[in-house]
Amino acid sequence: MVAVDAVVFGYKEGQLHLLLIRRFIAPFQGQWALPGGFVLPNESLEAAVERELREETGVAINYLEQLYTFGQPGRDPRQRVISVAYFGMVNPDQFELSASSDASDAQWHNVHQLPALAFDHADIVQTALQRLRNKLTYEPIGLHLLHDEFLFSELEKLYESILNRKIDRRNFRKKVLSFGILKETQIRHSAQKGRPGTLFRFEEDKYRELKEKGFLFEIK
Amino acid sequence: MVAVDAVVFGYKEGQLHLLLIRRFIAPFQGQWALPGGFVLPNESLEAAVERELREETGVAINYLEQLYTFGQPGRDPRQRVISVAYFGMVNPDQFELSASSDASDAQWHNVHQLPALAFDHADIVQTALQRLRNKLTYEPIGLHLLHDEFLFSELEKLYESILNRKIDRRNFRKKVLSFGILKETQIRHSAQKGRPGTLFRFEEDKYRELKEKGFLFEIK
DNA sequence: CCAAAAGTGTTAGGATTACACCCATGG
DNA sequence: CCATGGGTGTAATCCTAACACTTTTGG
Repeated sequence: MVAVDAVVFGYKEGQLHLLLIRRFIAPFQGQWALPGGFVLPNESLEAAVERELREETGVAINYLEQLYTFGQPGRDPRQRVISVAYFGMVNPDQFELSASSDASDAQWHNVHQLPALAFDHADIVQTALQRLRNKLTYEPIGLHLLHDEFLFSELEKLYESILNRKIDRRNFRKKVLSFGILKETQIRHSAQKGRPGTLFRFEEDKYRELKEKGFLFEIK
Repeated sequence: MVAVDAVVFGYKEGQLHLLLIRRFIAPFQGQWALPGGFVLPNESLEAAVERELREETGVAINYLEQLYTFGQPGRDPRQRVISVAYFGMVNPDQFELSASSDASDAQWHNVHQLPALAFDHADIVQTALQRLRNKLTYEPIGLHLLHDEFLFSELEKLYESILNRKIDRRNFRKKVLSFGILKETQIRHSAQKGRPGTLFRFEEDKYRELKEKGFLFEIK
């Protein structure tokens, strides 16, 4: 039997969050788990992930890639299940949808305060976190966690909070802008206090084009 | 149904080679394919790969990691098969074993002159090649393709041939030696002509230790 | 003694890091 | 006018890239 599981990250209140659902049925009844389920005949793996996410959480995904396949015998106490885990991110504009949600009980959890998870889902989450932290340094995927228009300080705080270290504001801005994949808008935005900042927009097409040509994104 | 497939690289005669088997049965009868097969109940994915390699090629693997899971409906014309592909390397000391080999017809093929492959195996090979080329630059995995003791020039040629570009001999040696993961032996070795060179040995334990501490291997 | 491969050091340019003050706004 | 966060430049250091001649061996 083949299943898919989705590790979906969101970023809110300056912290990385993970989308979990509460299990209604045994095994691990009442525990939190990753959204996911069995792959239907004739359904691609990606379609299965998207379907399960829609059904279980109502979240529309913004970025999705395959993470790793977990196949240890015994990882599901009922029967042999091989699970293809995916790694996803949602833009916070979709947040409301899932916070409320339908029958199945889906919630965002701060990654630093996760409850006990069903099956080997804690391992899967660890694998995803490593992937996220690595990938942040060589692909601009962090941008999928922000709104379409964002302040530079938001991007910076996102990196600081996920990589868990201080980043020099000036050097970071210089570096990221030098890549030419962000477009400055004419809009200023003040976040309550202080001087309003410039909003930027990620030019994904431009990034893909540059990447084709051998350009490398890199944050040390 | 879940299968595993193995993309196993070997390096000989200055060229990267791929381990293929010839299919005896339909579909794709008579065509070349990756070693692999169905996962048995209660068998881990890694164990399945190792078993299939043993049975089909007699090769003992030196390095193995999961590559990607291919699950498009229709990739196997008979029935739905999801295949977890692995990526492996063998040390050329094991070469003889498989060159002759048992009943099933296993052979090394130069990656630049591959025959038509069964199923979607050509895609799997492309994915593996990309992974190899990337990984070569940030992990010292290329060393698994060489003998336990090797000349610096062999390592250099390996990089040149896989990355397909010239490498400056002096800078490369300086850089790699600066990592402190190679040990110079007292042995000199002459490759037919010219001045004999020093043999080096990869200190894998040391590498792991350094990696723990945050050290990064990197070849530009 | 010739051909082949090994071994080695220096310098210029580019990238990275460290670092502190002024600006615009809201209350 | 003050607190808060936004915006900016320079200098020192480190890393990278480019580059050519000498050494050792076998035939």
